[in-house]
Amino acid sequence: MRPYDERLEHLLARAATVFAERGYHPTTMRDLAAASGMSLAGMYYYVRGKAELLALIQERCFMRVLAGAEQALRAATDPVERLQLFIRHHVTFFAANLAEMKVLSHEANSLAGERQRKVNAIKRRYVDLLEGLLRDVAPDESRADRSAAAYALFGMMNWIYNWYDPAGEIDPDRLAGLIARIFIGGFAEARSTVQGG
Amino acid sequence: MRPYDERLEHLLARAATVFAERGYHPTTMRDLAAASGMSLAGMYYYVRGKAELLALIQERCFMRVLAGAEQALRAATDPVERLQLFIRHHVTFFAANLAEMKVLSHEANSLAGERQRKVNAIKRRYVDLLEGLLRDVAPDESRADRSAAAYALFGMMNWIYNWYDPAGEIDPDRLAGLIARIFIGGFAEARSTVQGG
DNA sequence: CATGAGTTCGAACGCTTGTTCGAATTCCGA
DNA sequence: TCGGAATTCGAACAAGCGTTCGAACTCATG
Repeated sequence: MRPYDERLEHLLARAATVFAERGYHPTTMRDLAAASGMSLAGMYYYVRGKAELLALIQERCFMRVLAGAEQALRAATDPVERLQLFIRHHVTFFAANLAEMKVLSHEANSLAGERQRKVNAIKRRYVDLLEGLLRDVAPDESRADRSAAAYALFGMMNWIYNWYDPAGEIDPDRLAGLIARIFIGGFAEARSTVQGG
Repeated sequence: MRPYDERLEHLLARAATVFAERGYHPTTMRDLAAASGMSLAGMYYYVRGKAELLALIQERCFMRVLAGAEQALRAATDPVERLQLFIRHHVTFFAANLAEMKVLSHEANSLAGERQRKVNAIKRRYVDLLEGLLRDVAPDESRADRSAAAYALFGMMNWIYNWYDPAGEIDPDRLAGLIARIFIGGFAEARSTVQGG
């Protein structure tokens, strides 16, 4: 990896943690300079500005979740099992990338124009993926209910950044299992035998 | 109601909708002046500053949810029924007060110092209330799992502001029923076989 | 009409913000 | 060792921010 790319990566990673801690808007470019070890002006050699920093963080992270989910789903064909895999992947990825995922969840409306549109396009694909899984799991359910259920599930999973403590007594796998149990038990109920994995 | 109180109420209501639409930090006092019909300086006759505006919105709204929940719970003694009442109240209140509740959920960390502490104290009471209900519903569950489940439920319910459209085809009551079904079906019932306890 | 408390607001202040720019420095192949 | 490209950064800028202040206005009451 070229030194240039390494430094950009470093900047993005530091920026993600600062955005996560302090929020995108209150964070100043001077904060990011201090956190990344660069000078204020130096960052502009790597990035067009503050908004591009946020956009890059969100796009890259979201693409990784999407790709990771698609790959995880290849491990099964049974609908309930696939839904379980989706949940497990999302939750463990969230826990393993807390800063980026918090920025993705909490700053979903902090971008504007073309940048916002680009991230929303990835989000659309990701939501569609889940809604497809729900269709296979609960085909009798109305479209509106399935859609609402999808957002309810995202709510359970994305709310994590508000309370989850990685150093606490509940590990990501267990949390994923709990959420999967709640959702599948309550929504996909009595359609297939469920087992934690 | 005295004209003074009426105007303060008006200011708080308008501020809540602007904070909800644009976010607390990007919103300027000039935005709030325009939205409330007051002059920039005029608002300072009613409020100490921007932070106090947010604090008042959050405190008042949170106290109303808490009181409303406590009252709603008086209608039943059966644990599962009480949990259902809690969920129904939270969701319908959320839908009926979208702006304030979005500000409460999304700007939970936008206050500092004493103001933050004051709101967090109400939140503590509200979370305790739900955890108590979960204790009655699932006494075998570990404390950590119950706590995580409580936050999962809050996630489903509070995430609403990210997607719920009051003009859409799903009404608040139906949404409350769906969320209650998911959570109660997955957490409170089917206590028997599933691993992870 | 005169009074004074209650209320409004134009104008300004001091500060912080994101961004820019050109000079200085570092890097590296020849 | 040299020279040009890549990289760094101190310093400054214009714009926008929250807040303040005192003068002006409103209006019920004497």
